[in-house]
Amino acid sequence: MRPRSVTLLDVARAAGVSRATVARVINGDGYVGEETRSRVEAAVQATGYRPNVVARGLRTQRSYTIGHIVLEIGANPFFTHVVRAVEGEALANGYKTFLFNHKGNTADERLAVESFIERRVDAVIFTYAQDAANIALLRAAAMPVVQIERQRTGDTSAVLVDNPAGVRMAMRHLIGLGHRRIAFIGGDPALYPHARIQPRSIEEERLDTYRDCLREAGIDPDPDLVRLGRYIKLGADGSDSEGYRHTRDLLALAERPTALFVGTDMLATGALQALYEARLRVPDDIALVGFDDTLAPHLAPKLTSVAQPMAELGLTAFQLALAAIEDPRSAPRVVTLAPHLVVRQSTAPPSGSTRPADPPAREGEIASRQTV
Amino acid sequence: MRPRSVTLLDVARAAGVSRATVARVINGDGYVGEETRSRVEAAVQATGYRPNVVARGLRTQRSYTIGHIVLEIGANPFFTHVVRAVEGEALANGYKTFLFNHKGNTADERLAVESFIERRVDAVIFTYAQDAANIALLRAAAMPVVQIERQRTGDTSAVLVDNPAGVRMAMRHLIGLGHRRIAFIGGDPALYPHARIQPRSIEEERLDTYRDCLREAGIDPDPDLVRLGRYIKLGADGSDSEGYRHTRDLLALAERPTALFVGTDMLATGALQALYEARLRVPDDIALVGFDDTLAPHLAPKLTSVAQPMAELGLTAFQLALAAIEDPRSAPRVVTLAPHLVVRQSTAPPSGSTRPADPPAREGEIASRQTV
DNA sequence: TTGTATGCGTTATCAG
DNA sequence: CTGATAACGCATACAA
Repeated sequence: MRPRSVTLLDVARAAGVSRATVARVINGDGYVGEETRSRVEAAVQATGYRPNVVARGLRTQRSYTIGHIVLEIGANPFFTHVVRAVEGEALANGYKTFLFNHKGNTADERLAVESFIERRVDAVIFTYAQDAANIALLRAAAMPVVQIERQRTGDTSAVLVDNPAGVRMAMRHLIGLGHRRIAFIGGDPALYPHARIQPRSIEEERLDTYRDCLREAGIDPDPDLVRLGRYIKLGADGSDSEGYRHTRDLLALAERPTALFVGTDMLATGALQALYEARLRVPDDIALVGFDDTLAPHLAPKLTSVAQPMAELGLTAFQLALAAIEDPRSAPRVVTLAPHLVVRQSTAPPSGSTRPADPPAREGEIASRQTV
Repeated sequence: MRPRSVTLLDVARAAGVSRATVARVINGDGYVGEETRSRVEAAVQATGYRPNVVARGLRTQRSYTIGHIVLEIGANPFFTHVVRAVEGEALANGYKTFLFNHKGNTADERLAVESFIERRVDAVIFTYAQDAANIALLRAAAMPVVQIERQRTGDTSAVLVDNPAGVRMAMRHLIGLGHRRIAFIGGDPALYPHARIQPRSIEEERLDTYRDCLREAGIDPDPDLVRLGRYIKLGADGSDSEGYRHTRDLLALAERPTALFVGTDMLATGALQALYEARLRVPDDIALVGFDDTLAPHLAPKLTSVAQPMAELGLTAFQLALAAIEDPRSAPRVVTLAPHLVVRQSTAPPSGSTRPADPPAREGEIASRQTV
C-alpha cells in the first residue's frame, strides 16, 4: 500500500462535497439528498474507494473480527469443520476470524490471547480452552468468550455436546444387532484432567455410559475390553498408533470382541489397519463404530460413526459470541447439542449370529437433535 | 471492550512521563534514560497495557496481517497443511493470517479480495487463484500477491510444484516393481482450464509424464487404463465417488490393471473402497499409489504416495510475500519445489511376478528435494 | 440536508 | 534524553 490508498477525502473532493457526506452515503445512514447521493456514488466508483476497516475500527471501537483459539487444526478434521462453521457464520454477520493453534500448550495459548487482545478482536472462541488463567486474561480485558465442547470455566458462554447420548446411540445400535462382547477404545480420564465445572469429564461420561449400556442389556462389563489412552494426537502427521496397538491387543485376547467402539474416527483408522493386517473383514468378522463422523465416509468400509454436530457447534458459538458483543452485560449461556448416529457399512450382526435383530440398519442418518 | 482499554496515555500518566517516551520503551528504539525506562516498564506492568495494533496499523500503514485465499480448506487435507504452514511462518514473523475459502467460486473470491483490501492486509496469498481479474484488483491496490501451486497470471510471485518429477518417481517405482498394466486416475485437463502462463496445465503435465514413463519402459499406453474426471471435490463431506467409480470400472476390464496410480489421496480412499468391496487385497492383488501424502498414512493399508512439499510451499509463499512487502518494487519470483515419494505398504511386485525387481522398498522416504 | 470539528491510540517529527 | 504536536482514515456530535 505504498501509494497512499483512496480515502474519504479523495472521494469528497471528486464529488465536491465534504467527507461527512461521503461517510453518510457509504454507511447508508443520515439524510443525504438524492442528487448528492448519486454524485457521491459516482465518485466512489471513479476513485475505486474502499473503506479502511482499520481506521473505522479505531474510531468505532469494533474490529468486526473475532479470534478462534483451536487445539490444532491439523490434528483432526473435527477442528477443520468447527473452524469452518465458525468462520462461515462470522462471515454471514460481517465478521472475519483470526485463527490460532495452541497445540495443547498453555504458553502458546497465552500468546494467542495476548495477540487477540492487541488486535482488539471483539470476542474469542475456544476449541478447546487449555488454561483457565488465559480465559481470565480475556475477561479482564472485558472480551466476550465462548468455549466449545469443553468447559474450562463457568463464567463464559459455552456450546457443549451431549456425549452420553452419543455413546448410548452407538451402544444400543451394537447391542441391538446382537453384540455382547463390545470393546471400548477411548480417552483415559486420567490423561484429560478437567476443571471442576462439570461433575465428570467427557472421558468419564463416555466410559460410564458405555458400562451403563452394557449393564442395561444384562452384560457384565469385561475390563479386558476397555482400552484407554491419549486419543487426540498432536504429532500432526503420521498414522494413528493408539488405535492400532489397542486393536492388535484386543485381537490377541482369548475371547476376542465381536465389536469395537472407538472414541474418534482417527482411532478407527488405526483399528482398521490392525484389522487389515489380521486379514479380518469388517463387519463380517468384527463390527466397528467410530466417533466424530469425520473420516468415517472415507474409510474402507465406510464407517458407522457417532456424528458430532460440528456445523451447529461453530454456528452456535458465533451466535453466542455475537450476543455477548452486542450486550456485554448479558449473562453467559450454555447450550448443549445432541450428536446423532450415522449407520454405514461397518456394523452388522456378529458372525454366527442367526437373528437379524434390529431393522437391518440401512445407510443413512438416525437423527436426534435437540437444544437445551 | 466497552470499558475503554489502557492506552499509552494511561501508562504515561502512571509513570509520570509523556506518551512519546512510553512509546519509545515499548518499541525499544530511541534514547531512553535507564531510570525512566524501568519506571515506564513498571507502569506497563501495573496498568496491564497492551499496544493497540489497530491504531498502530493506521499510523504505520502496516497491518502485520496477510490474507490467504484458499479453494476450500475442508475439501482436502492438503489445504489444511498449506494453510498451517503459511500461518506458522507468518506468526514467526509477527504476522497474523486471515483465511477465506472461495469454493471455486469467482464471485466469492472477489468478495475475499475486497474484504482483504478493506482490511488493508499487507499481502495476499492464493491457494489457488480462480480468476485473473481478482489478482488484477489486488495489484491495482498495490498489494503484493503470491500464488501457490497454480499460476494464474505471470505478474506475481509464485511457488510451484514439479509435478512431472512426482509422477516420474511414482511410475518408476511401480515399473521397477515389475508392473506393466498401470492405470491412471486423475484430473481431466479439459475440466481444469489453465491460464496461458504455463505451456501445459498440471493435469496435462501429469498425464503426459505418465505416458512418457510407460513408453520409456517399452510399454504401450492403454487408453482403457486412463480415467479422468474432477479430482478436487467440493461437496465437502461425503465420500469420494470418483475414485470409487473409476476403480470399479477398471476392475471390470477383461484384462485388469495390476497397479493403480491416483491423482490425490482422496481419490485413493474411493479406490480402496471399491477394492475392499471386490475383496481384493492391496498390494497382494493390486498395487496402489496416491498423490499428496495427506490421508496416506491413515489408510489401510498405509499408502505409498507422492508427497507434496506442503510445509515448504506455505513457508516459501510467506517468505516471497514478505519480500514483496518489504520491497514493493522487487521483481516477482517463481520458486519450484520438488515432491518426493513415500513408500509404504500399498505397493509390491504384481502377483505372479517372480523377479523381486527393485530393492524391496522399505518403509520410509525416498527423498528428492530441490529448489530452482 | 450538509459541513465543521474532534477524537479513536499510535508513531514520528521536531524542538528543547 | 524527553516532551509537544501533528498526522493516519474514519465516524459522529454539533452547527449551519
